[in-house]
Order: sequence, then C-alpha cells, then structure tokens
Amino acid sequence: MSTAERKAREKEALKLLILKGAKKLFLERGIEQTTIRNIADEIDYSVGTVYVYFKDKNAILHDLHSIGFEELGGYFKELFSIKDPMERLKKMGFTYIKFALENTEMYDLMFIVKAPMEFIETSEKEAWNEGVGTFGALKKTVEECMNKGHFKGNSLEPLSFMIWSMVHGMCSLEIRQRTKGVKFSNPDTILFDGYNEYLKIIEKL
Amino acid sequence: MSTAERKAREKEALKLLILKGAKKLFLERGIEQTTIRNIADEIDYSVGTVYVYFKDKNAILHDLHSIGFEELGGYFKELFSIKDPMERLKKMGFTYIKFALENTEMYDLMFIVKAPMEFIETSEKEAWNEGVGTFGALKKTVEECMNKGHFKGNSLEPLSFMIWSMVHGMCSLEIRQRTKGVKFSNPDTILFDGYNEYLKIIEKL
DNA sequence: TTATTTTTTGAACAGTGTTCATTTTTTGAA
DNA sequence: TTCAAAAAATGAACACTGTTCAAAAAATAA
Repeated sequence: MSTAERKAREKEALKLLILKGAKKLFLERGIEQTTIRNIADEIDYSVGTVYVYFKDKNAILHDLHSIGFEELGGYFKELFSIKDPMERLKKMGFTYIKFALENTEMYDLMFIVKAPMEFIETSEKEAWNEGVGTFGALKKTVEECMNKGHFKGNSLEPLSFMIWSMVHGMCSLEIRQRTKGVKFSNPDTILFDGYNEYLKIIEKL
Repeated sequence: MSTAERKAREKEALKLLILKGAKKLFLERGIEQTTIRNIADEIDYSVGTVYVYFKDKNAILHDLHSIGFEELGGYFKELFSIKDPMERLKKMGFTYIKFALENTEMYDLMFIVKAPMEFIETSEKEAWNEGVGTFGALKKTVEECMNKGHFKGNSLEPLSFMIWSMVHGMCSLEIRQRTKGVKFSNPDTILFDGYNEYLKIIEKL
C-alpha cells in the first residue's frame, strides 16, 4: 500500500472519530448543548483540527444525520421479508415510531433540525438522498397495497405523504414536548394508541 | 388615575413594545437570527431594559408563542358557526394548514421550537394552556362526530391525537424543509393534496 | 428644592462558531 | 542518517451570543 492510500485512510478514520465523539455528546447532553470545543476535547484534538475535516458545524450535523438514516435502515431491514404489503405497511409505521422513541436525538436531527437541510442547500450536494430513499420505500409499499386492491380512490404520492406525516407528526410532537404539554389520559402510550386508531381505519380500506 | 396605575400601564405597554419588535424581527429574519440586541435596537432601548421586562429569551419566545395561539384563534373563529361537526372537522384541518403556511415562523415557534415549553417547565406556570385549549377544540369536534355515528370503533382521544399529528406532520415537514428535500411531483400543493387523501378516507367513516 | 424611589443603561463576563498564522510532525530524496 | 519540503495539528484571536449588575439618569413626592 502506498503512503497516499494510508493517509487517505487515516483522514477518513479521523473524520469518523470526530463523528463518533459528536454522536456520543449528542446522546449525552443533546445537540444544542454540544459545541465544537466539546467535540474536540472529547477526542483529544484541537478545535482547529475539527475544521480541517469539516467545513462547519452544519457539515458535522449533516454527516451525523446520514448515520441516523443508516440506523433507521437497520430497523427497517426485517420489514422487507414481509410479503403481504398491507402487513408490511402496518409494521413500517410501528417500526418508524419505535426508532423515533428509541433514538430521539437522532430522529430530531434527521427530521426536525434545520442544519442538515441547510448543509445540502449550501453545498453542491444534489438532493436529500436519505429522505428520498426512505420515502421511496414507503411509497413502494403503498403502491403494492393499491395493486392488491387497497386504498381505492386514493392517489399514491399524496396518500404516502399523508401516512408519513401522521407518524412524523406523532413523533415530532412527542420529541418537541407538545404531548407532555397536553397531558393525555395515558401519556406513556399515546403514540401507539394514536397509531392503533390509524391501523383500525386502514384495515377497512 | 393614580401614578401607580399609570406606571403599571406603562410597564405593560413597554412589554408589548418589546414583543412587537421581537415579532417584527422574527418575521423579517427568522427566530434563530434574531438576538436580544437586535430587539433592543429595534425599539430604541438598551439590552438591559429588555431583561427588566423579561426573565430571559425563553420568556419572550413563550409570550410570542401565546400571541401565535391568539392569531390561530382568529383563524378558527369562523369554524364555530359550522353546525355539522363533520363539516367543521374537515374545515378545521384545512384552516390549521392554512395558518401554518401563512405564518410559518409563528407556527414553528408554537409547535416546533423548544423554548416555549422550556419556559413552562422552568417557571411556576401550571401547564401548556394554549395547546390544551386548541387540542380540546379538536377533541370536542371529533366527539360530536362520534355522537352522530361517525368513527365507529375508534377512541376519542387517540383518534383526535392522530388527526392533529397528521396535519402537524405535514406542516412541520414543510416548514423544516423535508418536503423540499423529497421533490414531490407537485411540491406546491402537496400539503393540500395530502390533506385531501385524508378527507377522502374519513368521508367513508 | 431635594431626598428617595424607579427606570434605564452599557460595560463586562463567559460562552459560541470560525479563521488562520504559527508550530509540530511526517515524509522521502540525498 | 540528515534535512528541506509537505502535511497536519494547533490555539490565540475575532466577532458574535445571552445574561448580569453597579452605576447613571429620570421620575416622584415631601
């Protein structure tokens, strides 16, 4: 192996080290409470070094948001073995909520925080591939449902968006403290209770 | 009128002046780009004065979020004249989305930004009255629908939460740039297209 | 007029993201 | 092994943030 190759690998390794340190601090104290200095301290490098490997804070947040989508992919993996599309669609929403509740800080970064989208805007990156791909998986499942005779009279893309919005709405209200504020009869299970109402409805469609 | 009375009125007026200045800047440049110094400059007072009238930035954000709910109340006003609860429920969601799209910065503050809820936590304020009241209006309408024989087999509170989540999900995905990322066939109308799919579904229930 | 109270001020503090001249380390030809 | 050139790492410095609080200014009322 050449020196150039090794250097490239070392550069990649340090980039991952920074991301790993950043993620650790995010989970420990939250995204907003984590500073570049914290991250540099965590991995025993100086602030300057962090800026050698990342253009700015948004770049770190974007890369971390991509890692979040990989983790969501892990949650989704088992879904693809489910042949019945309606069954898969139901489990997909359930899995989505489960991911959000078990990875609140990551979910926040992926779907609520502005930084990752700002990074995409201010860089030559073509699009939000992570979001496009995930929404595509939902759309494909809804399409299979329609091909089997479900959702008569509905349109694929808007219907898929509606379903995504519903699960995202529940998760984001929870994560941004709005369910806590409303004091439900059963606050600990309101997300899944709400999702069950949706299941009852689509079972008829 | 006594001096004390006048002073109390003047204090209230200055508080409102600060909020007015803050709102102006929020709409002009966004919440995150507005600083206490900006607000002080805008109304020709010093930073120190702002802190005499508000405990901290969260307190300003909370009061402004309350103003947002008053404005949402204005949008909702005409709904109460609609006698048919199903008709009212449909229009309510439509109005909610309209408000969010016409007042994105305010909607963000009311339902996404953490600060107003943090203020409630760290003060002797009992609860999120604004949210409780608004959700109560939805729940009441859903209840009337159920009393008229709709939504058979569903539970009031989780169903209402599901409906709220759906419209909030659409609005927050839009406001936090996630619809832009996903490049829909018809991005300009996707919120209302999505909402129409929901309408088609509940028409059968 | 003047002592007291109320209101306003803005410098100061500890923190933030970011930059970049300087130092340290690594490299590979002599 | 030596040592100039290249690469990597550094941290002080800059302009900004929210927040505090002693001091100054203004308003009050005796």
